[in-house]
Amino acid sequence: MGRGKIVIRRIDNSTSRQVTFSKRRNGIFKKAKELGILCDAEVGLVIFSSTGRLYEYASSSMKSVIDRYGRAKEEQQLVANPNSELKYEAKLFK
Amino acid sequence: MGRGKIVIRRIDNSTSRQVTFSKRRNGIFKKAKELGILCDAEVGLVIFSSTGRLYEYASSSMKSVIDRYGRAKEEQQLVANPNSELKYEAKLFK
DNA sequence: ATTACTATGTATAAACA
DNA sequence: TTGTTTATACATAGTAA
Repeated sequence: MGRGKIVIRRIDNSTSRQVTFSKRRNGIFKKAKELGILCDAEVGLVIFSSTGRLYEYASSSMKSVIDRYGRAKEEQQLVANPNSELKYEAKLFK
Repeated sequence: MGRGKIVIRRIDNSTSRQVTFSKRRNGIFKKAKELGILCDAEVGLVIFSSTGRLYEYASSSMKSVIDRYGRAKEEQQLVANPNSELKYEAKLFK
């Protein structure tokens, strides 16, 4: 999206990579905010730059998102493998 | 981006909201992937729809992202409040 | 490291299949 | 509802400051 079409591969030049990172990071954060508002969704976005710096956005709070994520993954586990909800002893004697 | 300009506020009509959610969710996931590749960044994106369904993307793994996030936040704490790295007892007698 | 410009590529709103 | 179409709005690559 710009003066020329680009191929999606790692940008070798570190200055260009940094500039692109800044621009696209702003863009994706904007998109994340819009999605949360327009669609009434809870959104959490974590980005570590190649230099290791953390950037984050959460429509609620990151703690809320991560906690909810953990609970949702547990539920997925239960759906995928219903027996796992039984305690170890219960399974032994099932 | 489309036939008409829109205001960023919750979409009342639930069918429209769902359609917009699908389209924009695809869009933001694509952006997240591109950012990770182009800029050599580690990216984690978690989205809960208004119906509570989880959608996720991580350039590495979500566990890696969340763990790294936790460590980065700890570091931020230490930078913001250097004394907190001292143990409680040490602080008492500082 | 940001910011500005702007031509061009992309995402998507609305409509409809 | 789930996918096309397409006109339009938006994001951004290249560049310079």
